Amino acid sequence: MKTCKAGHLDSGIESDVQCRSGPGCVVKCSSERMENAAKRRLAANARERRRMQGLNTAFDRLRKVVPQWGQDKKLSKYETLQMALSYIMALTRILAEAERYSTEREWISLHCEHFHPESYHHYTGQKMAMDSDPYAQRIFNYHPEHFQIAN
DNA sequence: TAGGCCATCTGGTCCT
DNA sequence: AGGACCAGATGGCCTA
Repeated sequence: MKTCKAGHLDSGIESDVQCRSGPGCVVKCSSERMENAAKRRLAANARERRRMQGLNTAFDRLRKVVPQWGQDKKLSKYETLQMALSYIMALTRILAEAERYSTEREWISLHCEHFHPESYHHYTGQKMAMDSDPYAQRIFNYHPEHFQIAN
């Protein structure tokens, strides 16, 4: 295919200069330009789709490591981020406390005092699946007010 | 049927 | 110039 050598159509500014490709160039070049623009748009759409798919993959990976407390419905993106934030904060506090109490025994006995499984509910208000979820068992051996949905 | 969530398209902006 | 990122618009699907 013949290309417009003058480049005046691609610049976005119309010019009176006659294109060397001949009198039919204006039509040919402009349709070619539209074709290129359409191709670029399609390519950009595909890239955007891939980018969003990558983002969704990352969300799925995050969902797997964040506690869901027996919820059958998967967390929305917003809920996933909120839960991840709360989860990280809870773990951070646990680590900070573990550092504060010199021995593991001392730390464990501190948290066992507060552990009442019946009183633990996840943030939607439903009862947690403590029996089935090992994460729940481990993390919620922790004072309940330390793990709340961030707002 | 309304509302929530999501995927996709699109145009704008920033960065390399 | 082209790619990455972002936000708004739109339409589809699902659920209460």
